[in-house]
Amino acid sequence: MSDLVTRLRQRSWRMTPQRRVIAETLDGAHVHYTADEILERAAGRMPEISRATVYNTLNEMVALGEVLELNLDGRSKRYDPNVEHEHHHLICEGCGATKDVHTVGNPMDWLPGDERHGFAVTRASITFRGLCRECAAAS
Amino acid sequence: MSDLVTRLRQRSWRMTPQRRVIAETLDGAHVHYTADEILERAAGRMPEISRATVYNTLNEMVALGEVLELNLDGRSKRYDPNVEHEHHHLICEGCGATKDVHTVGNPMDWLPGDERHGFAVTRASITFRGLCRECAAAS
DNA sequence: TCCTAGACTAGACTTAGTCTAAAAGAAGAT
DNA sequence: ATCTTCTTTTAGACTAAGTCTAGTCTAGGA
Repeated sequence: MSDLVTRLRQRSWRMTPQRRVIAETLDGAHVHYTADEILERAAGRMPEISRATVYNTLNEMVALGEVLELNLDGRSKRYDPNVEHEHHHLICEGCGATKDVHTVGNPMDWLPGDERHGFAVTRASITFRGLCRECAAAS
Repeated sequence: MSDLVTRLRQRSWRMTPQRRVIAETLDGAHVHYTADEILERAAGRMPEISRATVYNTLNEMVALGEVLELNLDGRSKRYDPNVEHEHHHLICEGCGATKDVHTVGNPMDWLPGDERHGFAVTRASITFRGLCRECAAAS
């Protein structure tokens, strides 16, 4: 599995120091950061990096299809570099903890033809919600 | 199928004129409005209604479980009064058009036990994306 | 080394939504 | 009917997330 920086360079995307720091921050994460969290962490390594660059860079990586933009909570967007393996998300309604999960079968099969309204359907994302062990125990 | 105003009154929720206008606006819609669109339409019938009231009222209806809050595009939230029949959403990536859709089977079955991370999973929402007929033809 | 398209920066701006403090309105007690 | 109390509504200030702008800088090719 190639890392994000490698994938981006293979697409001959201009690799500036700022972009590298952002890509490495994203790729090293085991949780899905918000743009602000990425800015904060990137600024730890490159203090003069600007907010606009972080947003521009993230949006470009999303447009290239190398990073996924997640809208899990309706507040800030989160970014997920793991586009290689399709996965979905499981969120705790108590504490907001988020896990990547895999479904059995292909979600596209769950939508019958007569429910497609003539659309060419290309992808499906599923958000499962519930309570994690800690929050369930606390309630 | 009872309408939203009736359901809310059955729960002995204080039905003020403002709340009635908001509930009726929501319930009469065949698309999912944003809070701002609801404010705009409610203000057509009751010009002095305030933005805070619209937000407060929508949030309370969501807390009561009588209205669903949707996060389909990552910009503004949309509100869906149709909580009686479980459904999911299909969105055109070209023009943003949104359709309610129904899946075959129960999405909860697609998440095996060993992918649940100890969570008590209670619900699943699926967002299908693709291109509507018009946008597919235009591209 | 020089040039230039593309990238970066600070900070103003926009959008969506929340908060606050005061005024208005409804419900029960007398 | 009037008083008291609790809830709801209001205008507008405030916050958070993200975009835009105009000027500066730089990566990478000639």
